[in-house]
Amino acid sequence: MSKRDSPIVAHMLDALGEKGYRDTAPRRAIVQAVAQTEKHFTAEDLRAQLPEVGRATIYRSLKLLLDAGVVCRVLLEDGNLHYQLSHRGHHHHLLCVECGVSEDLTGCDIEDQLKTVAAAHEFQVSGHWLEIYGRCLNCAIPAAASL
Amino acid sequence: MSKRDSPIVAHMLDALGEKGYRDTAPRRAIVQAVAQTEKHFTAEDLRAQLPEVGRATIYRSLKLLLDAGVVCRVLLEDGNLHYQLSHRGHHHHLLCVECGVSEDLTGCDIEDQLKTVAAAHEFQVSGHWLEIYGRCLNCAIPAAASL
DNA sequence: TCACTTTTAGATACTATGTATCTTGTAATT
DNA sequence: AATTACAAGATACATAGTATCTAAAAGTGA
Repeated sequence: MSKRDSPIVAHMLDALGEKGYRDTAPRRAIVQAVAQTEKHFTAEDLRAQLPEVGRATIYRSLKLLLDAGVVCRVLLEDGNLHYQLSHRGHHHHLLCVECGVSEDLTGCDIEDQLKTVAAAHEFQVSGHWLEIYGRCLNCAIPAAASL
Repeated sequence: MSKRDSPIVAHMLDALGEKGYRDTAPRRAIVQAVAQTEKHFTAEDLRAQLPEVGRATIYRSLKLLLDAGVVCRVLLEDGNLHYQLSHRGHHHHLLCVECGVSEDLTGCDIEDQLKTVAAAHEFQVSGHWLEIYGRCLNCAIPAAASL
């Protein structure tokens, strides 16, 4: 892990290291590209940014980053799955349908509510997936103004 | 719409008709197959069941059924999207990770809670996607017994 | 530092899921 | 029954991802 790496890049490389994955040039390139990307992206987006990295390596590395918890998947409203830089651990997204920006929602307090609802169906909850769609502050204001 | 159709099949064909889609033999076959399927399924599952129907027709018809609201998509825990017979309108699923059975959760009362949380982020909510994973009654009991 | 072992990269082929296009067939309509 | 619009099926293409194989590079210990 080089001293010139940004904290976020360093953290991502550390996370890979903790999982026993080696520190290689293609992985650094991918990690740096991911760290610089503010919106959600697809594997092919990454590939366009990193033409020198092989396709399989991109897909494999994304899987490792998912596994290490530094990248997560976001479900778009149309059902497409994209990737995104992630906080570790369980969280949800506020996803702007205009600009694609996403905010993380940590502190998921719907768990209890889900358990209550599910109990009524005699269902034992082990997990959930929640995405929230709408407009961020920047996108909501112009939309309101043009009405 | 034939008198021999089950109520569910009849309802599905009606829904297609209301959208202006024609009543054709392949669509009937697909609708009947979907109506008989209790779990979520993929387009390829359907295709295996209906080898006489063209591949493109299966995919196209699924899209129509989605559009007509009689079929919905379910997000599996691994990120795969499957199809499933659906209630019309907004609802969520309790998805059994053991047997794949899913129960619909109508009456989505998390809406208000989401709006409150999102307001704190200055985010204007327009929709959400929620899947709940766990074990149904049948699958939870054997699991508990074997501990 | 060199040799050794293990992991990784890249190329490539393959699978899964879906869309676009084009020609022929068929429902609905007159 | 003739017309017309829509749908079916074949096929090619697009997108997302996995599997396999060989070569290269990373980590390890002498």
